Amino acid sequence: MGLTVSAKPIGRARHVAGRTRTSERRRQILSSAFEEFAAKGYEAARLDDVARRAQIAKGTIYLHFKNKEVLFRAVVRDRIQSLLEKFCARRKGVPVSAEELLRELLTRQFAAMAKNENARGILRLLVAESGKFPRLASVYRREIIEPGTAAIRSVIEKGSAAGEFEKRKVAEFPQILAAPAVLAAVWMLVLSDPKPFDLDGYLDAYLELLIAGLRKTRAREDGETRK
Amino acid sequence: MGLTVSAKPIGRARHVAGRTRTSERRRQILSSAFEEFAAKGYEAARLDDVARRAQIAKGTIYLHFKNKEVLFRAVVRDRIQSLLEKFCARRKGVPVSAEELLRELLTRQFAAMAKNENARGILRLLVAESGKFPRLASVYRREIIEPGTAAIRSVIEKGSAAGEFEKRKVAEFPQILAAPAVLAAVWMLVLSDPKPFDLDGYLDAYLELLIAGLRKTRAREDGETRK
Amino acid sequence: MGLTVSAKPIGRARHVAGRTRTSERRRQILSSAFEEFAAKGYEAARLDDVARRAQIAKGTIYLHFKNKEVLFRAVVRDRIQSLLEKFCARRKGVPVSAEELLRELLTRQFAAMAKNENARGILRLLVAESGKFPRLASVYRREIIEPGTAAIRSVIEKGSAAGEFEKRKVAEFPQILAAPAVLAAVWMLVLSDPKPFDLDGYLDAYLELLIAGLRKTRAREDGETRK
Amino acid sequence: MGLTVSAKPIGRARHVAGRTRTSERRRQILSSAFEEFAAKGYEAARLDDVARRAQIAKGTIYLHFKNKEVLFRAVVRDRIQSLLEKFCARRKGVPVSAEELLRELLTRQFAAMAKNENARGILRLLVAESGKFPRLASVYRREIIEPGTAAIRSVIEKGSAAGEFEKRKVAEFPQILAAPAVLAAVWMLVLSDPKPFDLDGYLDAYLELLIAGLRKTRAREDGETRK
DNA sequence: GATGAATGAGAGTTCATTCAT
DNA sequence: TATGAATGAACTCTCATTCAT
Repeated sequence: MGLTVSAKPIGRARHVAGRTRTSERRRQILSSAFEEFAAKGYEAARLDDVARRAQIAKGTIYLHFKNKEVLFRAVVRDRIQSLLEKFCARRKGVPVSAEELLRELLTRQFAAMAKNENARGILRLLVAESGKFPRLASVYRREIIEPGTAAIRSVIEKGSAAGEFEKRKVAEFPQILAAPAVLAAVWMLVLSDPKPFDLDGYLDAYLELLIAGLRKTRAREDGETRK
Repeated sequence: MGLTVSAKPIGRARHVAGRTRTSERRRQILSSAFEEFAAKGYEAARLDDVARRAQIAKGTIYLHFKNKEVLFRAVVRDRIQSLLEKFCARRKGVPVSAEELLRELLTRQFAAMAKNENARGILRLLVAESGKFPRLASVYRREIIEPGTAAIRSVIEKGSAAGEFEKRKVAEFPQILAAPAVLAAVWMLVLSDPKPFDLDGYLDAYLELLIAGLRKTRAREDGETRK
Repeated sequence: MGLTVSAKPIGRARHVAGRTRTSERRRQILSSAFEEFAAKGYEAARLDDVARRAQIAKGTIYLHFKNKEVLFRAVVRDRIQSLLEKFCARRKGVPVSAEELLRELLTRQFAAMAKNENARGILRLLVAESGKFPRLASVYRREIIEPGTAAIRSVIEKGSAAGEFEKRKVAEFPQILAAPAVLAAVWMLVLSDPKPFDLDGYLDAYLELLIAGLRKTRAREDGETRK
Repeated sequence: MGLTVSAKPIGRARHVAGRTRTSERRRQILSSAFEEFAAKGYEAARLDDVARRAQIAKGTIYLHFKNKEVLFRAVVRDRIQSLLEKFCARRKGVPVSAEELLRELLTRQFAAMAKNENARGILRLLVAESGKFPRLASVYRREIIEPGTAAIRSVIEKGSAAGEFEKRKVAEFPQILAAPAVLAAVWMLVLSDPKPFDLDGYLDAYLELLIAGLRKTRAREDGETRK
């Protein structure tokens, strides 16, 4: 999982041979476009504004992207790519307990998801535009969600195997553990808060609850599953 | 069902000559408009399509709503209203344990949020358009989120007071308990799945984990809070 | 010239037999319509506003007038009619000098034209809409301008014949004598003045100049026409 | 021609790269728009027709003018500007009698007003639309009427001072002398004549009358003002 | 006759896209 | 490559006209 990922960029760069001159313009446009799309959504975003933000002429966009839709897709793919890099950054270090691993993983995912404006922008675009662009969601799922979920599952399983965690049904729905991060992101997206909310306290409270729910208790426990 | 809420409708209905004649058209338009807006977003939705869906002429919309923006706001308010009614439906019954209460509350919220297409539509609109319509988010927060969060908090506190639950920091962030519902809703919104995902199993797994995390253990517990 | 005119109303009244009940509604509409048309012009006037002003339902207008254009024509004809009555009101009295007659005639025309809001409204409509409704101008010319011009001419000729006035070329362009009245009307129409302007002083100054120009001088005058 | 006026154009031209490139389109639009507005009035004029007349696409208009209203205002201002130039064209030449000056001035104003289709178009627009655009009338008054009136007054006063003209009250209402020009313009505007009317004869007759009314008679004259 | 909700053609305006420079 | 003026399809909104009540 150690991601060589960045080696296969989704957006194909052009003129790979020699200088990647164009790529600069391209990135400039992608970046401006992301800001516009993230702020206003696909339909409401104006290519005029993208161009102005990128300090280029409107026509120039068309030298790099066939049309608005292609630009949009490229923007989302590009951002998913960069999110992926954040997400999968690997700690190198001594092996530790499953609990430790889980804390670390979720903290990292939380940072990548809730504390990262980019990620929130992507989330907004996916929620808003997945009706019109279903394939982007597939990319997102394949590149982000599934690896992320798999990582969580593997830690849970490791904990169970080591007798550190109870065997619980969450193992089959590992995305549940990422729910608070998503909630936080949505919350910040929707509720442009005056008092933005204490993300660290929130995470801390969540982890406390989660670990308590997972950790194997010494004493016999019978039937916390009702019925 | 105990809701007095329906007594103060946000969109003022006009009671013409006894019966609420106009309101019928109004509801018809609101309903068609919701479907269009939820499917395409504010900008991409076409009033032409709204009219066609409602089987009326385009101009008729303007007899009931000043313009697209006003229609949009009315749509969201109307839906928040109806969501509210779902959310606050009250079980009348014998008092039960905090655990029982919590299960019931979260199950209800889960049903209202994740299993309800309306609610997902509202969520999509809020995420997509909160930039352009910040006041709608305020309504949503006031009408839905805050009551919902308060309800969760009160159950947690009741459980703590009764010695049924551990004292945990989640009490300060009760929205965490609703996170899996939101995640499920977002999931379904974004990932228009071929195999849609087992909502009941998901909820069950979550509740198992949650209750385990909250329930007071008989045996001595020392420091599940790390550090 | 003593006008039997009002006996042949241009706008045909309906249900002449028995009660002229409808005519009341008709007049009500004509009156409201005139105000709207005069204030905003044909295109910009809204039948909605006409109806509101007349305190009737919009559809009712169509019971009395086939459509907007017909209503407009009826309005202008109606007003020309009433202007005509003002214009042609006859002084009964002892015969007087041509100068006296001329003063009186022009004073009356001035009052009818410049001091009368109705007349200004008609003028505005004629100027604004004569492109679209050329026939109205013909009515106006036939009913108002030609009689008015003829009256002026006849007084000038009477004065010349009586040796009271010089023989002047104005006799061939009698409308020149009405020019100051028209100018005053246009002035008031266009320049919605803070200090509205002294109409009586204006008329007085004009008549002084005019009479001086027409009156036969005792001394021999040769060739005030240059060259 | 003595006009510095053209040095401060009201509509700001954009001097792009040396020559005034854009201005050409702008003038083209202004000109087509004037014809449409003058023929049909503000409301009835269609931007489609303006575009067609200018042989451009409808959207192009919006590259030069924010909207219809702004275009309209620009059109009127532009035309007032050009009228002004006509109006104020200065004869350079030997000093002559007041009578001569007055003839010349009024002849010029007559030509600018009555014989000039532009001027008639402006007049029509002012009369028709001054209700909706009161500020345009102010511009017209300031730029055209007041200078024109002042010019007439100054000639009258010069004639009085030189003993050439009687002292008359018209000196206080100099616009009276311009009335025949306005009447002629209105006449042509409203009465789209088959036999258009002999403008030169008309002017001639007017000047004859006017000069006779102003000129000092040798013999004693007492009290041509009655009463 | 009177009403006013409903209609839909047609207007102003926007903006993704093109293309001569 | 880069530009930005030009395009025109498509949108929102208006309002004269109709018609069931």
